[in-house]
This record gives sequence, C-alpha cells and structure tokens, in this order.
Amino acid sequence: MRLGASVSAAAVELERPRDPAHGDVATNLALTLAKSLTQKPRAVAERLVAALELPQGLVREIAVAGPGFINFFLAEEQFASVVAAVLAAGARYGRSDAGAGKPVNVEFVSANPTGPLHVGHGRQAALGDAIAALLEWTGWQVTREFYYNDGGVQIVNLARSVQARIQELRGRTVPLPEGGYHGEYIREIGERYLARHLEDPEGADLEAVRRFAVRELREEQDRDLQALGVTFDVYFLESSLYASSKVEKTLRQLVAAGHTYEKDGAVWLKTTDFGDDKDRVMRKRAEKGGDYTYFLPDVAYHVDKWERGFSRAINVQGADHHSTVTRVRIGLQALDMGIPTAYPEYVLHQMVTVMKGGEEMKISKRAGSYLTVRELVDEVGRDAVRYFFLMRRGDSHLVFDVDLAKSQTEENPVFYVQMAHARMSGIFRVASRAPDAVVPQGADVGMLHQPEELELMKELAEFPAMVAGAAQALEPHRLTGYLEGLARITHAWYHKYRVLGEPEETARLVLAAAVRRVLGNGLGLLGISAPDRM
RNA sequence: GCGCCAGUAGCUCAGCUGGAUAGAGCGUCGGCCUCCGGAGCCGAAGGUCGUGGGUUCGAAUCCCGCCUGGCGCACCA
Repeated sequence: MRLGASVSAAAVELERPRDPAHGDVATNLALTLAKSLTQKPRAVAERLVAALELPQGLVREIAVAGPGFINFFLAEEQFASVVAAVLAAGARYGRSDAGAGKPVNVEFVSANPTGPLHVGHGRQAALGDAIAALLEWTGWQVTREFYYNDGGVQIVNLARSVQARIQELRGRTVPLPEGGYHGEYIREIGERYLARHLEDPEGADLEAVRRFAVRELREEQDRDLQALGVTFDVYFLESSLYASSKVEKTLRQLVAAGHTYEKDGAVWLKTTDFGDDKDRVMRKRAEKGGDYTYFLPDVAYHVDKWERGFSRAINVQGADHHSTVTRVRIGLQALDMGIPTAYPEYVLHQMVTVMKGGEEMKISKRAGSYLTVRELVDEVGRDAVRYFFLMRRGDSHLVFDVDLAKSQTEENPVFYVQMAHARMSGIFRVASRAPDAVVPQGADVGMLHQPEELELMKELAEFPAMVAGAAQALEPHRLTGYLEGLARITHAWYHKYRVLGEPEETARLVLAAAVRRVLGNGLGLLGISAPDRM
C-alpha cells in the first residue's frame, strides 16, 4: 500500500466494538494515521479499504464509519467454525501458552498461625487461587505458596494467651497478656493441650504450648482452606529462614552492599536511598529484644524465592499491608543482586463487608472479633463464597450479600451461571445423549441464523482472549463478568427456541454442547462446580 | 501532614489498558406468559462518570489541583 506512511503490522489495533452495528472487528488505524498524513481520517480510511486484500470468505462487509473507523462484518461461516473449535479443544478450550512454561510463584493467604482464617483471608484465597489458575491456563508453571509468619512476637503472644486460658481451666484467674488473643478457640486449644500433655498439667512449658498451638491452628487453617477447596504446593515457614541462617546472610549482604548503618543500638536500612520517606529498622536494639523486625525475613524470603528460580513472583495481599510493597522491593534492590525493581508483583485487595438481613455480620462465636471463612462457607456454600469473592475488582471494597448468595433464584449470579450450564446439560439428558461425545461432524452449524445463536458463537469465540486478558491483568473478575454475559445469552436462547424435535436439532445440539463446555471451563477455572442438574 | 485505593443510574457494580450514542443486574413503571427445568419473557424511564483545569482528532480512562470515604504511615506483622 502506498499511503505516504509506513505501518508495521504490530501497530494495527483490532478491537471488538461494543455496538454490533459497528461490525465484528474494527480498527482505528485511519484515525491514528491521519495526522502524519495530514489528511482527513475518513479519507485515509477510504484509501485503506480500497487497498485492502483479504482472503475469500472471511468478511461479509467493510464499512467506514464515525470519525474514521473501519468496521469489518465477518461472514457467518466464521462464527460457525468456532463451535467446532470449542468441541475439538474440549476441556482445553481457552488455554494458551503466553507463559511458555516459565515458572511463577503465587503467594497468597499467608495468615499468621494465630487464629482461624477470616473473611478477608477468604477473599484472598479465592483471588490467589483464581489468579494461579488463570496463569496456568495461559501457559505458566505455577507454584501456589503459603507463607507462615511463625517466628515473631505474635506467636509468643499466642502461646501466652493459651497459657492464660489453661490457668483459667485450672481454676485460677489470670489476665490475658497484652496483645493476646481473645477468641474462644484459644480456650479450646488449652483444653486439648491439657488432654494430650498430661506431663505438663499447668501448661508451664511455654515452648511446648507454642508448638502445640501453632500446629493446632495450622490444621485449623488447613480445614478452612479445604472448605474453600484451595490447596497449596508449598507451605513456607518463616522459622525455616532462621534455621537456615538466610536471615543473617541477608543482613550481612545488606551491610556489605553499604546501605545500612547503626543508630541507637539498632541496625537500619537506608531505604531513603531508594525513595522511601524514612529509613527502616532491620534489627531492634537490645532493650527491645535485639531481634529482627518482620522486614528483614520478608526480604530474605523473597531472595529465597528468586534463588529458587522464580523469575516472576506475585503476592496477593490485603491492602492494609500495602506499605510492605515498597519496603520489600527496596530491600531486594539494596542487595544489588540484579532482581528487577518491580519484583515481586503485588495484587492488593480491599476489605470485605458481610451483610445479612440488611445488617453487617461482624462477630463470630469462636473467633471473637471477626467472622471466619468457615462460618461463611457453612452458611452459603463453597461455590457461592468463591464466586462472590471473585466477582468484584480487588481494588474495590466488597460487599458480600449472604441472602443473595444463598438464594436459589436467577438474581444470584452464581446460580444464574450454574443454571445456564445445567440447562444445557438438561437438553442432553432429555435426548439421552452424552454432551461430551457430541461432535460437529455431520451437523450444519451454518444453518443457525438466529441473532441469539450468532451472539452465542461470537461470545464463545471471545473466551480464549478473555482468559488471556484476565491472566495478563491478574483480574479474575473479568471471567465472572464474561460468564454472566454468556449465561444471559444462553438463557435467552434457551427460552426462545427449542432444540429437540426441531429441524435444527443436530446443529443446536452441537451449539449447546459448545456453550456448556465454555461455561464449564470458565467455572472450573475459578474452582466453582458446573452442575448438570440443580 | 504524607502515601496507596476508591468515588459511574435509586442500590450493587462493569467499562477489556485513549475510541463511536457510557453498560449489566437488582429496584421502579408498562405489557405478555406457564413452556426441554423452577418467580419466566419483552419493552421503557433513569447519568454533568465526585469536582475544576490540562493533554488531543477523541478522556469515565492519561496529567495537575481540590472535595468525600476506606486503608496505611512502629525498634507490631
């Protein structure tokens, strides 16, 4: 083409217009070229269209519209072909390989073993697991990792809290330590400790109490995660960083790199050299116990991730911990090890408010001051919990409507999407056919011309790009939004047309199988069941 | 005071990395309906995208100021 400007293929942006009247694919190429050509965008568009050579049978119509968009209307056969593609790929439809098998570490939940998981952890568990799954779907080799801060003062507080409850059980009233844990579960741990440690009837052995309490709570958290259906590949203990001297080694390296100093008996890292607003203490002065602040083991931990070969690491955290982001990154920079400045990546999520009967649910019987994940799962079920935690952007506060999550109506988005899947399955049940065994051969999908049918095909075609986009942006909520949209068209189609006993039966069965497949793949990716009947 | 996040329909929220007339669900209003599978279907009204500037062919989206709300600003994690 001679236009007086050079255009590389990569610079040509194609998009799917919102408005169907603007075609199936559109490009703004003429608008971006107009300036350098000093011509009107529409004129440029006309020349582009005139010069365009496209393969036969691909496009039905090309139009120049609006300020200078070029809109392409695809031939209907193009839509029909996607149905065959879905069925051929089956459970793999939607997968791609942008990650090329490279390793990525996704760290999430990472709760201290000091109590049951609360609803904020639940959001994080759903989010982290979905992000991990999205990365797997786009070709990354994912490790799901849980980091236990089992080394700090809060663990000592936990042990002392249990000791205090043990004293109470022995008939003595002892005040809880400052910063202690108040939940009913602390007393339960005390009871179990007494039952199993007959050699220590007073709970005098603080170290034994600590070990027991941590193990009990880790098991409890495991049960919480099981209730959500979330599993991890690696449980990383902060204490192991001390055992392997990696914390000390990191400190030595930071000192050697010249970004530290001593003041008031404490060791500081000059984080201000890297843009922080004040320097941070790495080792407390002797009067404060002389041990490390959380910050140094955090840095050591990420060095460890890097050295384990994770050139990419993603941390899912509550936004209340966002101040750690810059500090951990600065710590890694100060080591001068060639770790990228944006390592690790962070996905921060806002708080969760749980509403029931128009009132906020805050208090848990067992945990005391906060509502636990398990209580929520018991109340509304795993699928609804996962879906509701995923259907909003992490950046926005999440209002969890328990009544809606429990409702068996189409107002409930989980129910709505699952129902679409169940309806597609129902057709096959009535037809006594196995939906997975349906093959496109012999079915003329091209005979389906109803607007809902073409819309369904377009939507099915979008799925892989949508998954890829959600994975790249680390935004699972795009997938829930997509599924609701697909379910909407599915319901509309289902209500308006019959499948069985119609002349289009064979073709529609193939379409139904493809729709069912994509709904199932999407739900499965998010860890939500896709029932065949409800 | 400083930093991060948010502010879009009455409510809950999308808006695909700067595109065309800003969308969905619920709620409201007006009509249908009982069908492979359930309170289902169709349509309508409803917006100064917090606010004031700026950048450009074009801004909810990018930049600056301000307002409101949330979360942080420890020798706690």
